[in-house]
Amino acid sequence: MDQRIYLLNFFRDEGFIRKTCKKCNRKFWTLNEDQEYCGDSSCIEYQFIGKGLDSPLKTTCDVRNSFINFFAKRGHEVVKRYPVVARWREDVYLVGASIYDFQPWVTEGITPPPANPLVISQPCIRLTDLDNIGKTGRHLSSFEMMAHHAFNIGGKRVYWTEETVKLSYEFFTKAVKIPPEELTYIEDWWSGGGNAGEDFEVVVRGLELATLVFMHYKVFNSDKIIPMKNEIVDTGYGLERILWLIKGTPTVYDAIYGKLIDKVFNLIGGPPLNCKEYMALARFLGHIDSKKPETLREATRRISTLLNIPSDEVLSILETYENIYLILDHMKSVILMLNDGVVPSNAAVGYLARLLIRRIIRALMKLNLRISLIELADMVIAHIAPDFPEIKENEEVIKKILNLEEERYNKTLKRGRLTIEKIAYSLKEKGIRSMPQDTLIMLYDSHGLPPDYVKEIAEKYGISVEIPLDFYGALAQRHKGDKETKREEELDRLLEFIKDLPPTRTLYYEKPYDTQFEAKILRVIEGRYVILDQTLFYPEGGGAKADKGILVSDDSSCRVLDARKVNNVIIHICDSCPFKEGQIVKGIIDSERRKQIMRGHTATHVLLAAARKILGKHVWQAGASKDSDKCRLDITHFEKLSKEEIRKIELLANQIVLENRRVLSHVMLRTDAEKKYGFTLYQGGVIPGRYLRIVEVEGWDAEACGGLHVMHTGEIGLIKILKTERIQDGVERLEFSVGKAALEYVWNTEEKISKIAELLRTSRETVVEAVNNVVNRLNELETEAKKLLKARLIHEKEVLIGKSITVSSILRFIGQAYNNEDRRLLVNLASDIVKEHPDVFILLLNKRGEKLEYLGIAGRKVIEKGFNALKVNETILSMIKGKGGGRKDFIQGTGLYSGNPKEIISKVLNEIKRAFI
RNA sequence: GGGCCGGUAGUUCAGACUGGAAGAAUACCCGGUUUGCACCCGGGAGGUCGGGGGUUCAAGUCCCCCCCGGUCCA
Repeated sequence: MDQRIYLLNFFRDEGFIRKTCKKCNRKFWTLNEDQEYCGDSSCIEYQFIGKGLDSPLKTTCDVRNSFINFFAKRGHEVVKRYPVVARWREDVYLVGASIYDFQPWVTEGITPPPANPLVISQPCIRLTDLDNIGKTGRHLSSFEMMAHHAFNIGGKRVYWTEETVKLSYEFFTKAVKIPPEELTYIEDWWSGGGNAGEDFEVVVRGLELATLVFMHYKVFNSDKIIPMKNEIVDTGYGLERILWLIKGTPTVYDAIYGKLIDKVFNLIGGPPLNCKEYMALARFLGHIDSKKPETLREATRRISTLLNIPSDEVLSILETYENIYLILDHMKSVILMLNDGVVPSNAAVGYLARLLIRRIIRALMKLNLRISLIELADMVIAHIAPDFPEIKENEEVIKKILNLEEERYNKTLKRGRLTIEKIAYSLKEKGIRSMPQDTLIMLYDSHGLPPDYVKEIAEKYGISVEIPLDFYGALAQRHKGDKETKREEELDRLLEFIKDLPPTRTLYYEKPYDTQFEAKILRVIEGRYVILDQTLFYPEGGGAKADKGILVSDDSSCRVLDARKVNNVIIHICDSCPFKEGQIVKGIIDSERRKQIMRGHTATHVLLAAARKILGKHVWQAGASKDSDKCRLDITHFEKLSKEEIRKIELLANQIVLENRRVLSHVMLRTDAEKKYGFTLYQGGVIPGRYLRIVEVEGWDAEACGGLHVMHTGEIGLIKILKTERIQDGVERLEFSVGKAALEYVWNTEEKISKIAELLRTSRETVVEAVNNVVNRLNELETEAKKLLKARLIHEKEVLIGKSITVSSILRFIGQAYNNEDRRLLVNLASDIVKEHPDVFILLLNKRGEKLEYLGIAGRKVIEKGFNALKVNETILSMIKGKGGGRKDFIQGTGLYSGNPKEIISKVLNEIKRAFI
């Protein structure tokens, strides 16, 4: 940290004084000589509640416009907001700050910024402080970060500390009209997204309005920092905070949602407190931190004294406000996410959307507010539409998704209710009167049942539930053992051998239709990894499989099985390599295979765009793979594709093929490409670098893609969707074939029908009727067979009973030997007999070649008289070489026996006679 | 991507810990009673225990793999 960076000429010229906060010990700058505290909300109470500013800015739109205009007038280019889903990054799901838009490509200096300096108002989503939302009066899950950025990169100097602070000072005093003596600049340190730097927090009346970061360090392993050449001005002005200060409302939610909050309160019969009371207690909210329960207790105590209301009543009042704020706050975030194409799911960013949706539903339940998510969404959309007009376009899809999620959660809760009831019942049976903590955690973890819901239900059944304060901590503990995902890269060890080699020339981009080339062998590793100076072999990447083929010289050759790109060097994986380094060889690729993969790759783009047209703009590629016979495209979508939808997509895609559109590929600066095509470019995942290779199906689709494509869509031939499946919630997989492979699929299908027709001795035209007949006939026969079997069972039963030998007044014995009978049939037979004749012990033998199976069942009365079938077991096992077991009323076993089974029966009979007479 | 829970009759689920005869309720069919309907009584039918492999004399139950659904976490 460099202390000097805080000492600005600007402060000196304006008469600012540097002081130290009496509470937090941080240094701060102010014009006010008497100021003792830095003014952060943790050091002083809010000073602006009930005392708004006399500012010309009245709405969120006013604040945003004034900010943008202010900086535009001072040389900043206006940049349109980025989506809230950070598709250009692989380290985060959501945009949490304006600088996220430019990390890592711009901040690393890899690609130039879209403008410099620039001004932007970026909606951000942060889910790190969910538990504080609605409680503290200031936490939001989504907010707009207004920012001016200057990138002092590559020798270009825009502006740095002095200008940044001056601009902020002028914005606050001139545009927002904050009296200069109320502005405090606190010296602080900021770090995030792999970068760090000194910063000023701009604080007014206890509220932090902006952070001005001077980013010029890189962060490694989360603690080690090293200076970097680039100096980046990263500012963040909280749009909602500024509006809050201006309005002086009790909470930031009141400032944002205003009348909408009254409207929601009216649905539950009005707010629990009047305006004046609420205003009075609001300043205590700033100190609450859900992670520190004592802060809540303290605030409750003070409010209780202030309003003369018992503490538990205060708590319930606060909870009502909290839930109202939460549903509006969360709904706005969900709408922003869905609007930018998030599909709720059990995985990845979709899960975050689902989490928020479920929190809204829970809050509605707690408020006993019976409105649907659609109704709530309607209200919120109407309120934020002036800020985000594009939402109107997606409104239908957003509502449809919300409705599906609501139905789904209701199902989960209903199912959960049964589970809880069962658990409560079984606990009660065991005489346990309270719910073990493990069970509580299990119910949440495995069944998604929040502890307060469990409490509500279980207590109706007389099981007390205590929710531990650190519930979510205990949960984390349970997940601690989860493995970190790791991937093994076979080729990583080759890095060492190739680090001195130049990048391989990529002939496949230059001449994608060539099939032969000459190249020099640069290196051979372990006799099978071959590196050439140039190659036509396309390495595996972008979901496409690598080319196969051969390398030949005058007197020898080898097969290329696979090709991989490591850094910029392409490694050919061969079966063996007979060549020497320095030798010139000829490479020939399997051109049929290559063409099929090219067709598949272009078809993937065509299909994706078709799916977006048919299903909606929420459809994004979630993965893809292309092989010569079959391709896969995974897309995000909220429900199972219907047959009609699949047909429509297939038809539209083939339409584009028939139109024989041109397929163009060109390399562009990342920022230019983003400007021209938008973020739908990023379908195939993150592609690093300053330049993007754009593949454009003319007038239809443009994506950043490194793959090889055909030059006209007509070359694809038929696109045939083979099947679709749900690979996870919110992700559908389309399996399809193209060109010759599609034809082969059709052939195959035809062949199957022919085969069926042949087997049924009918024609292909009447095959369906024929199958139908066969199935019907089969059912009839099955019924018939069952009848016969039953008749036989009844008959056999009578035969056996007729053969019963009365051993004593309380015991009859039946012994019978069979050949190759079904074991289960015999068990049924025997069990039926003893059910009807409880005085019978029945022994059935079943000969299967060398083996003899046996089973014996004793009736109820026989057992009551002390009979033990296990004794019979011993007798039999002494005669045969085998094993067996069972219970005293049921035995079975098997073994090798070559003698006459009747001998076993008579021996057993004799034993029983001896014991029972 | 990882963890956890689940998949048994048309439906809702027991049975699984500790291997030994596949069950209950409900709906269904037939009969009886009653009859405006319901109820009630008796009987009947309904199952590849998600799939595959393994262990075992014996697997719904134990082990392994896979499929499907749910859920939590990153």
